[in-house]
Parts: sequence; C-alpha cells; structure tokens
Amino acid sequence: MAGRNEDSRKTLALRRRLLAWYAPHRRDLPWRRTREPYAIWISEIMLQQTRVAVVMARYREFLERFPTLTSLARADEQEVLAQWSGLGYYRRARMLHQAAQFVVQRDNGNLPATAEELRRLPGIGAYTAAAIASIAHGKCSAVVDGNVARVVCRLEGWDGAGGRANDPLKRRIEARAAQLIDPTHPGDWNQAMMELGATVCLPRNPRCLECPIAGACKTRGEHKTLPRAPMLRREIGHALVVRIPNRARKSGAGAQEILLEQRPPELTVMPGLWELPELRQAAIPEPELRMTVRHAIMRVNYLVRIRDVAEHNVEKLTVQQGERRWVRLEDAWRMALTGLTRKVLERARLSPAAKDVAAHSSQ
DNA sequence: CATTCGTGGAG
DNA sequence: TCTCCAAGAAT
Repeated sequence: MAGRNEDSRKTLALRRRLLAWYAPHRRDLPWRRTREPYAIWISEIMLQQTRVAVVMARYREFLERFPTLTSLARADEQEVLAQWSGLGYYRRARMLHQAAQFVVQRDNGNLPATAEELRRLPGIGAYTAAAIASIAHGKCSAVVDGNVARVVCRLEGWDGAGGRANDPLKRRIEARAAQLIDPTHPGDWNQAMMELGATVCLPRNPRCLECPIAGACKTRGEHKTLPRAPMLRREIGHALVVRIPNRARKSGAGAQEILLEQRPPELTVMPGLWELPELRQAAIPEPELRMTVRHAIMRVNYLVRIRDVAEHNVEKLTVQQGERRWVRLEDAWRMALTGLTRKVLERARLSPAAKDVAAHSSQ
C-alpha cells in the first residue's frame, strides 16, 4: 500500500516536471498548430522514420495539394506518389491513399477517433493510432516510438540494446509508458516524451544536465545499441537522354525533353516510380560521363554514374524494364520521381532557367 | 518474428 | 568521406 502511494506520488511529480518543461521548450511545428485529425494523421505518417526537418519542408505543400481526406481519396495513386516523391518509404503514401479511400467509402470521410479503430487502417500501427487518438482527440493512449522507448529504458535503467524486435522488453516499455501518461493531458504528454527524446535524451550524447526529469532517471548516461551490418557497395549507371522535339526547336531550349522509365509495379523497391533508364553494363562505346552521385538506399551505398546517351543509342546502351516516356523537364518535377532521379536532375541543371538561377545565386 | 522498405543531415 | 539513423508498419 505504502509503496503504491509512493509510486503514484513520484509519477505525479514526474508528469508535472515534464509538462512544465515542455510548455516553454516545445518546438513550434506546423502540425502542433492544429488538432484537425486529418492534418495530424498526415504529419504522423510523414514523421515515421523521417526527421522533423524533412517533414517541415513537405508537410504544408502536401496539405495544400490534398487539403481534405476526401480530396486525397479522390486522387490518383500516381498523384499521391508524386507529392510524396523524395520522402522515401513509398508504401506509406500508398497505404495513406488506401486508408483515405477506405474511410470515405465506409464512414463518409470521418477518421475514427479511438486508437483501436485507427489501428485497423492500412499504414496505421500501434504508434500512429495512439498518436492520432491522443493528439487529435485527447484519448489516453500512450505512444511508444523510438524516443519514448529510449527515455523509458533510461529512466528505468533497462538495457535498451535488445529493444528492437524483443517482445518482453517491448511489452514492459509499453506497460510503463501507459502508467506514466498524464490522463489529463495525454496528447501533450506523448509529445513531451518524444520532444525530450528528440532534443535532450539523445541517443548518443544525452544532455542530462538539461533534463527536467534527471532526478528520476536511473541511468543518466549512454544508451546501448546493437552494432549494425556494414554497408554494402555497388556501382550502377543511368542514362541521361535529352532531346528537343522538332516542333519545339524554334521556341528554344526550354521545351527539351528527357527520357524517363517507370519502375515495374511488381518490384519491392519503389514500384511505380519514375527514374532515368538503366545503363547497360560494359556499354561500348562508353558514353560520356556526365556526373557521379553517391546515393545510399537501405544498406547499400551506391556509386551512380550518369552518362550522356544520344537518342539514337538508347536501345543499344540501356536496359528496359518498364514503360518509357519522353517528358518535358518542367513536367518531370511534378512526377513520382525517385529521390535519386530528383537529385540527378537538380544537379544536371538542364534547363536554361535553372542555369540562370544557379549563375545568379553563385555570384 | 526478423526482415524490408528511402532519404538527407548531423557528427 | 562515411557512419548512423528518424514521431514505424507490413509481411
């Protein structure tokens, strides 16, 4: 009895301290200026395994393009992927789209309000369900993301190194998070825990001197992590094929087109996205090197060689897997390009306009 | 349940 | 330059 009261007294103090810290330290993020469930949902999907800074740059424009759940549901998948282009984990965009259509069909576009119901939608797992329910609807559902797991493990002095795919520990963390959550401010509490993990209780160099709950922490130090498999290296080549259609020759170079290829839908990696045609290995004569790009995807570090290929050599020098299309450069930016393709096109500076911008900004 | 899915930025 | 990894979910 006494021990239990002691625990609850400590818990109350912990809640008070963390929430008091959160109020003045919370970052002013766009998705913290709304409680609209749809907007919260979009932010939570984007934030999955994606840094706040990256989401900051893409969140508003996604909501401008798809302002409502219904508008998202009505869009073509390619439009959604195009808006998602560069964010990675493209399955998120597909499942977001599917879930929107599902909700429109089943419940007239009203997103469920409880974690249990949200959890049934594609792309919404335990974390996202609890996040939406607590932040948008004030439900008392504790989130456990990477931040919360780390904070809880340090607080309790648990060895978090096995935290990945280790069920017993994961359950203990979830149970502890459920005990800690402040039932009077669930959304703020969840965000405060994540904010603490993201800005103070950092993975490698935690700033324990700035931590509002260091007094309750059993660790105040490093967080063990498992070593990772070393990155693999691979070299690949892509073809940059540019042409100016006859009909557009008089109007100048602004109408130049590039050849893009759509990745087949059956691929596991980035199906349906558009990229530069793949260069045939040991192509002879070897096309001129335009640029080399480093691009890491998952555990493979690619050295990518981009070579200029003339239109009449495309068949001979490239391998084709999916549909090809000539696209005006200005239109390409609005397509579902892979991140690598986007990077290459930016760096290639094909259009006169892009050159002008670069010339001005570099002076 | 271990694996797989992208990307860009900090250190 | 290179490693590490970030508000996870599906399979």
